[in-house]
Amino acid sequence: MDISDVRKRTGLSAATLHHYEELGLITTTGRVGLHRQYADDVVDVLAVIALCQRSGFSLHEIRELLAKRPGAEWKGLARAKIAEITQRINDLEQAREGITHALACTSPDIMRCHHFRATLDEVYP
Amino acid sequence: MDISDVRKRTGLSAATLHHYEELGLITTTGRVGLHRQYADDVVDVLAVIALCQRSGFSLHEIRELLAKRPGAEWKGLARAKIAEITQRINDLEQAREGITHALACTSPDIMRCHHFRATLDEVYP
DNA sequence: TTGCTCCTCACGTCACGTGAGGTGGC
DNA sequence: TTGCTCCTCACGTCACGTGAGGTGGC
Repeated sequence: MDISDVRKRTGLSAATLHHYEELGLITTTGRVGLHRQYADDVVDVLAVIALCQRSGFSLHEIRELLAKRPGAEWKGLARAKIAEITQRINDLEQAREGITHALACTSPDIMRCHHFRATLDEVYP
Repeated sequence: MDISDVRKRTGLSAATLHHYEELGLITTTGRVGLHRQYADDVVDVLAVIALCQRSGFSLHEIRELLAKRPGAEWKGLARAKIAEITQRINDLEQAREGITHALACTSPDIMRCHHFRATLDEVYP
């Protein structure tokens, strides 16, 4: 696969792919001229990277995870991340509720709305 | 309020508060010696900032939002963000499902698990 | 007087984006 | 031969964190 094929399949930029290669997350099978060539399964690796990034893993953490697979060690990291994800979903739902109310609110200034202020109090009690 | 009071109430670092001040998100009421002093309602502003950050607004966007309030203009931005938040919640739930399954999976290598690969296919179809 | 937290630069980090100038395949 | 995308630096961006060296209130 050429880099343009990978870009089309994933929507990732050349800079992103270069960056992942530099960090050792993906590899090339070689070059044709100066142009990088990739194995077909690079898309699977990129999908794992995307999935893990959404979960809040840093690229360095993802490198560790990929290296530890298929060992048992990464399961500890995974369990910790599930709790983090749940927390972040709760945060997002709280934020969405705050904005939704602010839109529906009839107060001239949201900062004077009791419902909105109640949401703020949850942020910094 | 002293900066240490603000730090205790919010858990934010001095560097963060300096950064917000530099961007014009918060202001001081003056100084005692070199030490910054804050009005009580700075905590409300910081709560709004935290809420908006969780929603995916950049600090520059938040500055615009705070400036436009209580005008009607910010409502357009808010509506767009609600859709984004919903998307990100879906992403997180997908990621959580992927990890949860990977933990429960009996396959020696997750990359060989059909259920996990089905999740990857959703990332880059 | 002794700590303590505060202060101001300045540079580092993370995950890339963005030109600047140049090479190679179709 | 003409474009086109690719290439390699190098520097920029965003939201801070982290010393380094110094000042001021309690």
